[in-house]
Amino acid sequence: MRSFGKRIELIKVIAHPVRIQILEELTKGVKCVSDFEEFLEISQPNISQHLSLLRNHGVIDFYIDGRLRCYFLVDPIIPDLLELLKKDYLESLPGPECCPVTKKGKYPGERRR
Amino acid sequence: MRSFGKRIELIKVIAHPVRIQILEELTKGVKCVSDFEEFLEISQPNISQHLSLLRNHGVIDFYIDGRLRCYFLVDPIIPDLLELLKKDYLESLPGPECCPVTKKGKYPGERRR
DNA sequence: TAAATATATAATAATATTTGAATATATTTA
DNA sequence: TAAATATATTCAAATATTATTATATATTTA
Repeated sequence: MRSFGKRIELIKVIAHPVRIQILEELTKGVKCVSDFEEFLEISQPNISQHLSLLRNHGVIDFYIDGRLRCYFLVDPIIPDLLELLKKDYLESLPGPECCPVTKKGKYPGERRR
Repeated sequence: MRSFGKRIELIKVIAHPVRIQILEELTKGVKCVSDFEEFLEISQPNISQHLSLLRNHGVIDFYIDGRLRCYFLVDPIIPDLLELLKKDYLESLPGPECCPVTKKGKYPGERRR
């Protein structure tokens, strides 16, 4: 299990459009680097760099198949996180009750937004 | 509703230890800036900067109470996200089935990790 | 109305992230 | 074994994020 601090680091690593795309693909199954080259519009070295970053943070792993590297998901938080990113939220959270709500919020006068 | 791209931006904004602490506190209720000063070990201007960033991304909002600014959560994804960050995951995801699993994975020879 | 309080803004410096270009490595095929 | 293929590594440049310092603004209190 990751510590809370490591979890924060983890989502920081994940919060990048290319890396999210990579992870989305990996939820569907194993992929090697040249598979990613087909739909990611970035250079091969850049793909490798993103994969290394994810690897170094224990998000993904790979096995070697001839000259291919076959990547797959390892961290079980990923599917949940991706699902959350797609979840529908129709409403904002309910606003706070009226005054005084903060510790120091004892001032007279109107509360304004 | 945020677009998927905006959601990625959102988690990027949230993925910072101070901002996570701020959001954790706000799930418990409204807080003004000087409330945050009590437990965040950073300068007041820096707190304001983090609050502005969250505000600019629609994560939080505030109302004005005298000379206080009372901040509160707006984006409903936040409680879910914070819960996810604390969730226990005991196992890694199951590894992939054996060879050949990638589109190009038709090479002979042993598969190695 | 002057001083005090609560908070924000702006400018800058320090640091981290991201990409691009060139090159290296390992494996397979001819 | 040389060439081709698949991928990684390294370094530098470009860009973005973060924290620091100084200062500004709005409101309240004396």
